[in-house]
Amino acid sequence: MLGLATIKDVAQLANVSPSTVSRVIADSKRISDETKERVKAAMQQLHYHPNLIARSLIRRSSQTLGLVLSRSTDSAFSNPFFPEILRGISAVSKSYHYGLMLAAAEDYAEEAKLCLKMMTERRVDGVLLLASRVNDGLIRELSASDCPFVVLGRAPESLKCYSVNNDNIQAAYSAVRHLLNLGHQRIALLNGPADYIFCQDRFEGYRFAFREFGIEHDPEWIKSGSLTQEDGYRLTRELFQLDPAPSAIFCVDDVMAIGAYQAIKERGLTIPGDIAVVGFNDDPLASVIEPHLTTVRIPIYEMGVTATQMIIRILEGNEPLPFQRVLSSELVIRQSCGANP
Amino acid sequence: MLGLATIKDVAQLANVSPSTVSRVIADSKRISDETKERVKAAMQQLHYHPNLIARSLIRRSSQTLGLVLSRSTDSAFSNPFFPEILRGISAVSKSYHYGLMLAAAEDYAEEAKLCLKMMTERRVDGVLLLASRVNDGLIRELSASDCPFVVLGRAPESLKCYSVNNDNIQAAYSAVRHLLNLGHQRIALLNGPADYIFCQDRFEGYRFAFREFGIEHDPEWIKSGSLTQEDGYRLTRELFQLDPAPSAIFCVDDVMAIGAYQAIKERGLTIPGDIAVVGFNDDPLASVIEPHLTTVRIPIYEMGVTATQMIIRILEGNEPLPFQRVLSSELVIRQSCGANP
DNA sequence: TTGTACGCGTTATCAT
DNA sequence: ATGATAACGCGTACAA
Repeated sequence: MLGLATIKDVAQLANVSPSTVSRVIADSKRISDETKERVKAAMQQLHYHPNLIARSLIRRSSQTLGLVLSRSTDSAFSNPFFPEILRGISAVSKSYHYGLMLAAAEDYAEEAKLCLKMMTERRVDGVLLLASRVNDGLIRELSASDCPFVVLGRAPESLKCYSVNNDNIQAAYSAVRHLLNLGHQRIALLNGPADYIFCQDRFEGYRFAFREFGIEHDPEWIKSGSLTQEDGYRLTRELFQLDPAPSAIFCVDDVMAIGAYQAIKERGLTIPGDIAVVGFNDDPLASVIEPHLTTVRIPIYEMGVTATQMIIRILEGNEPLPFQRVLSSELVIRQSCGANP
Repeated sequence: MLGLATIKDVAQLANVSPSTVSRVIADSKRISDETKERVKAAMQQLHYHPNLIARSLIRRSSQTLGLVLSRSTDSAFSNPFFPEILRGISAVSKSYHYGLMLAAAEDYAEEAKLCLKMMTERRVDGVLLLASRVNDGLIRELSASDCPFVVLGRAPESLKCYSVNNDNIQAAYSAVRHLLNLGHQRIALLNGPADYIFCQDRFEGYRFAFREFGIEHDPEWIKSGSLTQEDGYRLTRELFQLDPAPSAIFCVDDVMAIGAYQAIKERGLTIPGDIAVVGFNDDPLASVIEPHLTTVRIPIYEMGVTATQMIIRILEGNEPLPFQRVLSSELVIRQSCGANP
């Protein structure tokens, strides 16, 4: 029932040579309409489908993209980032008739290995790299090889490599400016691990906003921990030790904001009455918790789309491309911020 | 820099024939240790890696698994199901040296097409199907073909096909029994769309628990809607029209439970004091909302592992296999249920 | 123990 | 407009 028919079977049935069938497949102009029809009929009758393996062999291209990601519960593999970015990648690769191979690295050291492995084994023509951590070694290793790749996330600018990212600096700036405009001055930052590039960037946006408003920020307001609810809770409690305590908290991740909510409510304070909170990522949680969280929405789907278009253009190798693409995020204003009393 | 070396290059450098190199790769016993070393050295020197495309062609096997899923926000592609099941699939396929190709269907009609396409194009040896809806057509179509496949989710028993599922009936039974044991009798069910197999099953578990306790349940207590917060809210409000209103609510999905929480709090009632709630899936949300939601945890990772082992065993085609594997879920008791006053 | 020759299914080149 | 032939890189029966 399955198409085990080869190009030869079709040729035989249609009384032509295999090369003629091949030309029909390629829709060559130099085939008479008559034989073209005959061949097509034979293909239908035999349920013929080209063997992509054989085609890849001679074309020296698998028409397949690799997608490499790191297992681990943090952003790369986790909610809601991954399914959404995958939708974008999948949509574009399908429309360009590329296959998509997945490889999940157990740890960060394995990422480059997997890329290179897929390439050298000729399973893929190029690779999409889901990288959230600073990992110059990885990117340098890839750059030194002939593996075409695009990083989803920000790559160090020193290494000229293709990347697609959202505007973390600008988005964090907007979020903090939003708070400053509401009259807040003592704005705390709940930051994540320093080896995440996006954490560095969001911190940068925070500082930038203060600079622009000509206000100093107290280093005591900057707390850093893991991107978990627990640490959001813990760090917020630490903030309450300060006198005066911050009137607003900007969290680099919604999950941390949840922890902050917890600590704030526990202390008997209200949001946004007593304290304002802004998150980042627009996690589904953000519109569920009370009060609904003001946060930053990242164009995740579009990032997947853009990165995939990018790697395909590189592979088809015509036009020169800009190395870095940065997509705009959007501040989603909900109920967690009020004017500073 | 990338291994463009072929088996011939290695052969030449090692002063042997290509077939000898091939035997070294296969670790054949009939090669002298001496030449084996020489060949290996040559491979290293040239950074040789076998071309899997060529190997696939002659072996008539791509050593690749297909993973087909439906786009759509519901369970298949969404959180937290997908990343977790992918972890399991990925771990096993890697350990067996299988590649993993992804194909995302735009709609349910496309699922079978994508499976068949990957197969007939010889890109994959078999397929893992992430199916949540009742879709006999799909499965019948696949069964009629020669495409080896395993369904993740429950396939109709009439169609003898391989599947891995969790014990939805048993798990729902446990959840409802938990409520009955706490003295609740008026237990409502917030069900999802009837064309989801898991909804049918969880309903079945609900009925089973009542039957076992020898208690009748009022059809009025059974509400059905989409698996959204909104419908959880709406249906719970409908329940409040009843007199007497239910003292407990079992939701087939945590997201619906969130909506139920909303409606309950809005009415000025407390959980679990006035009304008990049980969810399903152990969504991250479940341990965030207040009070923490008692729910059912599904062994998602293990389902991915099991399904992948299954398809590989089918492909390697030795031992006969049971068609259906059912994995046990676990009731996670938190704070949302109390004794019926 | 090792080499020779062929085939996997396709496309591309060169004829006709 | 179409056919014959070679080649892609590898595995394997058969021969030596």
